[in-house]
Amino acid sequence: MADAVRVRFAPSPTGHLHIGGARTALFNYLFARHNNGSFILRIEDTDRTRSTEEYIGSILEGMRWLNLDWDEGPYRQTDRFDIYQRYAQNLLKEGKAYPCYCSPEELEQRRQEALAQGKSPKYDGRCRNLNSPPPDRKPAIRFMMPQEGEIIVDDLIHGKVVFDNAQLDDLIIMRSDGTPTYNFTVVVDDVDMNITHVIRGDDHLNNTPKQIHIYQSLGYELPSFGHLPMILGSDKARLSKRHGATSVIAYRDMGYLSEALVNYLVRLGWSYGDQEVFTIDELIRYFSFEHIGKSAAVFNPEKLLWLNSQYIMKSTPGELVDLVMPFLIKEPIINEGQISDRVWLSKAISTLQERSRTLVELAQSLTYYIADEIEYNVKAKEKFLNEKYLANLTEVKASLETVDTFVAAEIEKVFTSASQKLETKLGNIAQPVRVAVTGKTESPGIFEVLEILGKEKTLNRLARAIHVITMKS
RNA sequence: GGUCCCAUCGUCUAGAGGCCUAGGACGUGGCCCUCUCAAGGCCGUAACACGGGUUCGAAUCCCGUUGGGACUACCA
Repeated sequence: MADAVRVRFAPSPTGHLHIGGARTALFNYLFARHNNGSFILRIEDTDRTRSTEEYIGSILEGMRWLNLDWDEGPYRQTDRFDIYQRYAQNLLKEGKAYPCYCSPEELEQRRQEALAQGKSPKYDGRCRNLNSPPPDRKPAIRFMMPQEGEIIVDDLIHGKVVFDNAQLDDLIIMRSDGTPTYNFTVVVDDVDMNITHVIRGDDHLNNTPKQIHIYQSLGYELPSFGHLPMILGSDKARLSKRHGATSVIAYRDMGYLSEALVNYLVRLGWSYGDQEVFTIDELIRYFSFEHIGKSAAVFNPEKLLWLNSQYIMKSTPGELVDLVMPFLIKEPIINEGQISDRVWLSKAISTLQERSRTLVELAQSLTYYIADEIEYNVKAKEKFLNEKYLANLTEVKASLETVDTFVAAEIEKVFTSASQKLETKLGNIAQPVRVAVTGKTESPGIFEVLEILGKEKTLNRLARAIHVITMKS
């Protein structure tokens, strides 16, 4: 099993788990599972000023919600400083890295000058062969990049990409405060953790040649690289807060199912013929790099919403009871601890499944089933709770009072005969009743609604509606 | 500025030289169903960025142009 697949997702805890990161994690996960390999989670928190514990927690929460279970970790780079230190000292000893005494301020100034003159803001290598180091400064450590020749990145998605070594900078691998930097820690960790495939965003393609040189200096074999295309906002700019919600947790709170988000994310850049909806097992089975596109994808909330509605329809009412419960409590439509009858709630939910695109919508629609009193939508009330429909409501109420088995089929009979007796279309009876019991002009089939509501609530609401009309006139 | 990546309907994509008068999905328009709203069904709408090659033949291969993106930090 020496060549067992080992991949990793390595987020930086400088923000919540966002859409782009989640997709990178997902592709790593699918690749690992497809190959019976290992999926490793590593927190890249070497930037101590921007990393927070809160974000680490949030990222893990997002990963768990998406069901992207990892096999190892989370490792934290801040726990591994001694390892980087050791590798850096070795490079120093072997003359493959050197101390640099330039201060950040000096460096920044030279950068600006170079930029102003239209030159490349590359480090000039002035500390490469320093004879007399300034005594009072703590140096950073720079990696000695080859200055000529070219290097080829053989990418799983992009194929061979050629870079000119002269273009590469002597990058800092250890800061003057002794902490390591990104391009160094990734390599050390990927070596140390036996990562076989580095699957990450396109934005890292330019870093790859530098990292390859570090691998080679360290004397290690290269992993395979695969650079995923980016996710863009509607204006084709990199996806950010400006485009609306970007954190995975925000989608959970907006009532999306994690399976729907996963399904949506995977289709951003990956395809399997014409198939749009996949189970996670199918994704694992079908996943392959051959079907990953090269171009960036625009995040489209409309399609995500559609997928979510598909998943809500596919779910069983029983599953939805559990999923919608937190939203019912949050609204609040029911009080925490107030245990509703699950069977009854399932039945109510089953009427709403194909009418709810999110769990939030589902919870809100459930209100008129659960609440003691409903609120009338102003327009609905004006249009249907008036003199014109009074006789219809009164007739239906009177007939319903005589129904013993209060089920949809029996209720329908009442409506049909009322329609004949009053010589009016069914709609002229159903709509005012609908407003009377739900407060709105849209709802599931009225017979079903009344059955679920039960005889008592139905009659009470009809009575109230009749009362409202009578008072008005 | 330099380096690198990318380029099919508004959006996600199928397409690996002839199967393409370019297919599917979201959206959107119309119709059907119908107690409302949905769901569902049917029918539309809409794309190979541009210019050169290569080839009997190009959305597919090559070059250039244009456009977009990424990187260019003692961030990751």
